[in-house]
Amino acid sequence: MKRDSRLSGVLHVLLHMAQQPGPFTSETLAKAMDTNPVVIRRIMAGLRDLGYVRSEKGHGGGWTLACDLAKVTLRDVYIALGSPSLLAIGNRTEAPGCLVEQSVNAALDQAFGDAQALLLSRFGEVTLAMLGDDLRKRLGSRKLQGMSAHGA
Amino acid sequence: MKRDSRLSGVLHVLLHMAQQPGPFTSETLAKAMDTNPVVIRRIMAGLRDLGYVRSEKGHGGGWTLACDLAKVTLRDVYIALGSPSLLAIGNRTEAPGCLVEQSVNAALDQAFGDAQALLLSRFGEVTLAMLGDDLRKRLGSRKLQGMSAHGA
DNA sequence: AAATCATGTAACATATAAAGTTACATGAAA
DNA sequence: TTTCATGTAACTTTATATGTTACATGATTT
Repeated sequence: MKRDSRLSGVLHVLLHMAQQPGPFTSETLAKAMDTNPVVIRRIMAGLRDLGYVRSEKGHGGGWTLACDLAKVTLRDVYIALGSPSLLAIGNRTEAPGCLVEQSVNAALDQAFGDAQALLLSRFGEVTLAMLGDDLRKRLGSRKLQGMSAHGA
Repeated sequence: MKRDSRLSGVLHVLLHMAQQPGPFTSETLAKAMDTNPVVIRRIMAGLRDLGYVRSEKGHGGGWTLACDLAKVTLRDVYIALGSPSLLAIGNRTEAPGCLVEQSVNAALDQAFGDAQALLLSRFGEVTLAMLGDDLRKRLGSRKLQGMSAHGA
């Protein structure tokens, strides 16, 4: 199955935005992400609706951060994306009449639930500000070598 | 993304087989699972290769359990399926040159790794025998009402 | 007011992987 | 030798993320 990378993508965008004042057009961000502007608008829509970012039309428009990075966690961002399913495996059918299926589902659901809860919990422990700090560290050691954020 | 239900499916098959002596043809199992015989053969192939089940051709042939159910865990079955990916979400790109992406990936990978490890650990704690016990309990309470394993 | 710029969004195309299906080869039992 | 059952390749279908095109909406500049 193809893995959903929207969370990774939108975090990437947010971190880029945190490095310098905005606003940023979808086209600019798309270039940095090597993707299409429409994809940017798509993954940002939920964040905008929840007020984490703002978008402006017209000249000088684009995307702007509108939240305290220290107060927004990866969990918040994940939820803004619509809480897409976290697990690649699941039960064959829901609401099975077959007792065998019920036994199997009960066992698997327990494990699935634990894993999902753990993931969400971990996401909740990491703020965008922490990601920014980590990035600054990496940038710091690169700067000594005169390289940019996108340098190879 | 479409969820991979092969683990759920193959466990369902094994539990059905544990309820009565075999052998079972792929067609019989497929009917109980409401799917295609080829799908059964496909998900059983790994188990056969690892010796958990046997398959025989010709008249009176079919699938037979060939392991101690108390010694095979959901983890073993999962591995027999080829250890398909557990998570539906992932990083945008691997081996990114972009430092921003490195920061994002580092944060996410930590959480992903923890969740995968937890899932595998939980799988390792559950044996097929335990699933069978659970099923027998469910069957027991149904029998009092004169219903079969597939009764609605 | 008109031209330009940028988002918003629908519609369609592409890519990937699971699941389902068909066809046929292989081999065992009646 | 016929029948049955697995083994497997090849193809189709389905679902979903991702990519793309087209155009409407609205803000800014001239």
